Amino acid sequence: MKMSRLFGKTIREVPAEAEIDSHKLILRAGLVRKLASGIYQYNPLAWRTMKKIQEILRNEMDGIGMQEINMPVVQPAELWQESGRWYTVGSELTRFKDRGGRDMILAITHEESVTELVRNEISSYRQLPLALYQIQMKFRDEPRARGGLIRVREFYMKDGYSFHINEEDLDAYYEEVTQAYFRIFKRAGLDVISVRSDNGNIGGKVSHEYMYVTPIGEDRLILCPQCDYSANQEVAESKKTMKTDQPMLSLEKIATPNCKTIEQVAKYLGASSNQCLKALFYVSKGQVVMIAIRGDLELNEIKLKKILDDPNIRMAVEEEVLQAGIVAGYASPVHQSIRILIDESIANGSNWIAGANEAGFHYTNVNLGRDFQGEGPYDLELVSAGAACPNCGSTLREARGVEVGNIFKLGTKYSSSMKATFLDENGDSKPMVMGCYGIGLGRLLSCVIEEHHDDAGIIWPMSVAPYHVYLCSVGVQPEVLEEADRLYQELTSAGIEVLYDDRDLRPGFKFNDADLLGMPIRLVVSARHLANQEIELKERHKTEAVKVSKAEIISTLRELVSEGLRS
RNA sequence: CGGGGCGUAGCGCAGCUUGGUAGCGCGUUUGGUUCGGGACCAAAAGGCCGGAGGUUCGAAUCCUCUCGCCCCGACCA
Repeated sequence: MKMSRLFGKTIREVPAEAEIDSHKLILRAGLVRKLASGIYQYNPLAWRTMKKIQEILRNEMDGIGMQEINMPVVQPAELWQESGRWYTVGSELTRFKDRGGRDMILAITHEESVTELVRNEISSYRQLPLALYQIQMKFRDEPRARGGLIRVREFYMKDGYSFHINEEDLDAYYEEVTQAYFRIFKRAGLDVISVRSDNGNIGGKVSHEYMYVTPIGEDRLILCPQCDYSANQEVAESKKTMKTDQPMLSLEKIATPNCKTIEQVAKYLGASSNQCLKALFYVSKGQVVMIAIRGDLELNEIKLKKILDDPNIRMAVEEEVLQAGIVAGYASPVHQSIRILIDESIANGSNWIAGANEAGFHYTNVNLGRDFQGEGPYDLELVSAGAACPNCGSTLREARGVEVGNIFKLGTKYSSSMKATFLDENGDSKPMVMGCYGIGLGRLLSCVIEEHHDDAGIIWPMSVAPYHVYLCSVGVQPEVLEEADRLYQELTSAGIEVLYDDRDLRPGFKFNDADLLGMPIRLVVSARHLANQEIELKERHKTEAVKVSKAEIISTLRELVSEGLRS
């Protein structure tokens, strides 16, 4: 490709809207342009990278027996009413009516349509397992797009779906997909970790997210430095320290004037916050619920939602707490009549400090069973750095990550509601057991840049570089220009992907663009080296250039390209 | 949806406090000189100042409303 004809210009100044490096670079390099918040147009260079990512995805998906299909973005509402998600998904699902007044949606994902497709084609266990995938548009009307391509509203996703006769078969395939996913990210040049994750409203039981660990990530991860435990904070667990061997002391009421927070009480009584009992109030289904958790811990609302089976919980406002007969700041589960959930952290301890439900007073030596009761114990803790690993007890650490892929064991959520059944070998009708597997392409591209760049620009891994080689000439001597033209033809005929900077520009301009655009190999033709029948070659990730004789340039490039593709 | 910020030429910004009819740098076009890390000289094109109302003799500037965009949070298959 000749750069004089390439669509998409580089810009020197950083657009004001960009904060993170990959966002700045995709704009400066002219890879994409924004059409609206979270909606981007891809220019030729970026689209070539997208196609290379697609090649990797197709290769790996085909390799584990998935078949590529294509499903529509615009879908009738009935499918989504059938699965129930028409009613449970919020305004990120775009709804509209077609000219006939029929309710339609823009697909946020394709479980419904793939289930509809499969239920009409598959009827026997002999036809299973089956795995299908597509690379298709999704539109999610996110409340807030951010970070360039990191979080957008319209995006391409590779989404795969598998159908099995039972859980065991799904489990085995899930493992195959896991391995394929690690290969995909490695081939694209991105190191990722897999973490346990929440299923959100997609349903199912087990799921994992593939995380690119980076400070710009939106997700908080809980990682064990000793064993392989890793989880999204949304679902992370911890090992609770036990101290159950202490004898129960007798309950005492103590004056604690102006001690409304855990910190104030602990300080006033010379205790630490983990000896205190924290009471939190939420409203679920119109009712105030108290959650009792150790004073130094935070509550995980996602866990609470699941236990209460209510996605619409919210913290109670002070008025609601007062109406429930609770003294704000001095509340505790002792002698309380409202619904109480107990966290594991307090089930394992004894002789707590807790509110006396009377302004200005606390109890000491409060004990579960003797002084209060509640439902549970449940795991309600929002695990953070410093907690103990649930597997090995080591101190957990926190990191941030961008979710570049995820896999779910859906089970029979969609096959049951949408009646995707098959006849087993006994002639019994059963719902298919499903899994689903997604990777966002634009986000992956963005993360690759985030990982591979320097101050001057992008440093593409060979596997997803728009072109392997950037070629330019320096100087205006006719023989230099002719040699550059000739070399471009020669390399192109040899099947090497070359971006040829044939523009009539000064060298500094070309070199800066070469660094910004980030092709893995830069070739420079100049009078200086041409005199010795040599071409200058510089790898983008190295600081030094080398001279290569004209005769060996093709074999050298072939070697570098294949080496780059292997690593 | 809460909090903060921003909409002025393709991009980055100044002008707004204290109203007087729009400017700078880069980029673009033309001509010339240059040519190994974003050159120089000369000339030129390009903006109903996001939109709508209002105040005023007069609004980019003041007031009201609205739309869009970014950041933090909430939310997030």
